[in-house]
Amino acid sequence: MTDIPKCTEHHEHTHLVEEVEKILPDEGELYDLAELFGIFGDTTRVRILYVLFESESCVCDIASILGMTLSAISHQLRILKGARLVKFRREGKTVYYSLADDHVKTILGMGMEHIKEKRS
Amino acid sequence: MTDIPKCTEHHEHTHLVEEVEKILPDEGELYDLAELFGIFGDTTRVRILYVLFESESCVCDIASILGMTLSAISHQLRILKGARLVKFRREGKTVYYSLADDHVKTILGMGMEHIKEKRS
DNA sequence: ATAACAATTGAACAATTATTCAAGTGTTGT
DNA sequence: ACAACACTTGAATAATTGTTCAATTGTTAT
Repeated sequence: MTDIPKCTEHHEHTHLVEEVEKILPDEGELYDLAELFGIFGDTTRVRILYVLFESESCVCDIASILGMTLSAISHQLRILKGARLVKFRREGKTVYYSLADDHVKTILGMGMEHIKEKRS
Repeated sequence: MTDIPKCTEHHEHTHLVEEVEKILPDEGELYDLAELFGIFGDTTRVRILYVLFESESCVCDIASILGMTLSAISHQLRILKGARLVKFRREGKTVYYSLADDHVKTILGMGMEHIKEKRS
C-alpha cells in the first residue's frame, strides 16, 4: 500500500509548497506544454520538421524523401498543424506545408545542444 | 495498397533530397533528440522539474508536493536521470535531486513561450 | 461525367508508456 | 540483530500512440 508520503521529519514543507505553487504553471498550461514537447518526441515528426527547414514541401515530397507513406505523413502533419508548428497552403491538387515560425528551429536547436553535450 | 509515393510530375526532388540529407541529423542523433523531447512530454516529469527549479528536493518531498506516490516519482526520476536532466546526491537515508544544468530551464522556457503565443 | 492524382480520415493493430502494487535495497538508530 | 524509514525496482495493467489499410474528399483535365 504505497501512499502519498509526508516525510516524517524534516523540511520546510509548507514553505517549499508555497514557493512551488507560485511558479508551477496551472493545469492547462502544464498540459499544453507537455503536449507540445510530446510532439517533438517522435522521430518522424522531427524528420518532417527538418525537411521543412530546407524548404516548403508538399506531402508527397515529404513522404518520398523520408521513404514513408502519404498516409503516415499526413497523420503526423495533422498533429504538427494542431500545435501550430506548421502552416499550409493549397495550390491545385497539392498542399504545401512550411514552418509556422522560428520557434521550431530554436526549440530543436536547444535540444540538439543538450544531447551533443551529454554525449561526450 | 498505400505505397511510398513518387510524385508523378513536379519537383526538384533530387535537389531537395540532397539538401535535406545535408542538414538531417543521423539516425542516432535523431533518436536521442526525439527521446529528449519525449521526456518533457509528460506532465508529471514537467511538474517535477518545476519543483526542482525552486530547490533541491528529496523524493519524498517531491511526491508530497505533487500529491503522488514515492514509487511513481522515483520511476520518473530514473528517466530524468537517464537523460541527465537531473542529478542527485545521497545524504543518509534521503536522496536529494536537483537540476543538472540550465538547459532544462531554457528548453521549458522556449516551450512556454510558444504555447502562450499560440493561445491568444 | 469520368478518370486520375494529391491528400485526408477513421478504424484496427502493434508497440510504447505511466502508474500501481509488492517486494527489494540501503542507511540509521536502538 | 532488528525495526524503521527513504528510496528503488520489476511485473502487471490500463491508456496512449504510430503506422497501415481502406475508403473518402478535393482538385484538375479530358
